[in-house]
Amino acid sequence: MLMQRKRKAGREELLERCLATFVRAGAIDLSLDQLANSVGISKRMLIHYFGGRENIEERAMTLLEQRLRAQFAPESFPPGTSPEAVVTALWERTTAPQARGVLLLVMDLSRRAWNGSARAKAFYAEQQRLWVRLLMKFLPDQPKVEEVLQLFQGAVLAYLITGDPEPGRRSLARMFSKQGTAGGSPTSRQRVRTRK
Amino acid sequence: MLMQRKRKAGREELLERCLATFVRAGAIDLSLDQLANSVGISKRMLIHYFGGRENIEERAMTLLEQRLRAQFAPESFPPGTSPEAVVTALWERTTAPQARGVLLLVMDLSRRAWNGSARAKAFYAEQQRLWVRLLMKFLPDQPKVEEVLQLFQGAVLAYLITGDPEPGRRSLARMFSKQGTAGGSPTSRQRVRTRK
DNA sequence: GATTACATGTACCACGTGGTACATGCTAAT
DNA sequence: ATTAGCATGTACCACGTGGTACATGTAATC
Repeated sequence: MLMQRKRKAGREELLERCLATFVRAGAIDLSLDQLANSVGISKRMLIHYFGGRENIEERAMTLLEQRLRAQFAPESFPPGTSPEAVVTALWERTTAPQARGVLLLVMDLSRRAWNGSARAKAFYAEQQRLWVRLLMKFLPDQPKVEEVLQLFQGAVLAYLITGDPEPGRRSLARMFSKQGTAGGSPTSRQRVRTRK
Repeated sequence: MLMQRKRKAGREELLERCLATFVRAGAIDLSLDQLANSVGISKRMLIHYFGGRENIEERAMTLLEQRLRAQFAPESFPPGTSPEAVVTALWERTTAPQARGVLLLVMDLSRRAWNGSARAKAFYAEQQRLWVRLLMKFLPDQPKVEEVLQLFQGAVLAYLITGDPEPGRRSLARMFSKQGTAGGSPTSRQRVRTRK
């Protein structure tokens, strides 16, 4: 019974190392050999613990979902923050170098989604919900949120390819500088803090 | 000398069938076996004609570039068309069912680009130039064009995954109904939502 | 101490991959 | 007719893939 718990803990920790490897690689397509090697265990054991490649991916995706849900909770920003500040901060966080792996991994899952994978589609939908919920807290205008979200995604794509975060930042900022924000909050000119 | 031309023509036509297959599959990752089978020739001959997988991809990409350059020439729209009309028409064309293959293929190349492939990056850059040139003809406002482009890409991504072209159409339309174009026209007083 | 259940390593397999060797055709210039 | 050069088919290869068989360890339970 003691061993039981220890084994289970061991497996969870193994899963986390798998996810970490996926993030490091920016892809979920790694071969079991690569994955095993990078995780420091034999392919044999990977299959032994998870019972096949599909399960590893499934579990890793679920774990990733949890992590992202925690990271992009609306509580990350103090209430009353201006929408522009929120979006800009999100952009900073997204284009931070150390976030690149996650970004690539998420895009890899998006690819699976548009190639038909049901699981990946669910992942995408979940991410959408997450972001909408977050943004709606600070910008309670659904079409506008929809627009920001799509612009954000396009900007991420361009950023990933070119490596230049500036165009995205500009476009996102432009979207807010052009028209009055909701409620006419007077604090439109505050400096954006990139909370770490 | 007669044979020479015939051979060359045959090879070009073969290349076109390869590109067609890539488009049909929405990916450039097909194995040589699949490709050969779908094109109606033996793998043996594919390599014989093109000299290896890389060359096939390279040539197919170049051919695709040509095709797209022809399709998205500024002459496709009569001068003086409103920017909104142009963008909406482009959206229709992009989300037409028969365009899905090309869309997927282009996204596949984008993926290669963000995974580091120099050639795919060049392809992406070329497409960007193409669209900027086209849009600038009808919307001579560079930041705005940049913004539209990113929004468009994000919308395409969402469309590919969900299959629903409406959110993209809405956001794109919204972007034009909201404000005047360059220079910051003073008539930007839209409906304002109060936050909860 | 015997049994039981899991842990782990070593070979191994079938299959798909890009690519090659070799042999045989076929057509055209000599 | 002979030669040269391309076209094409059939085997074949080395390698990476996910996964399995089997054997051996190792530790808890009776």
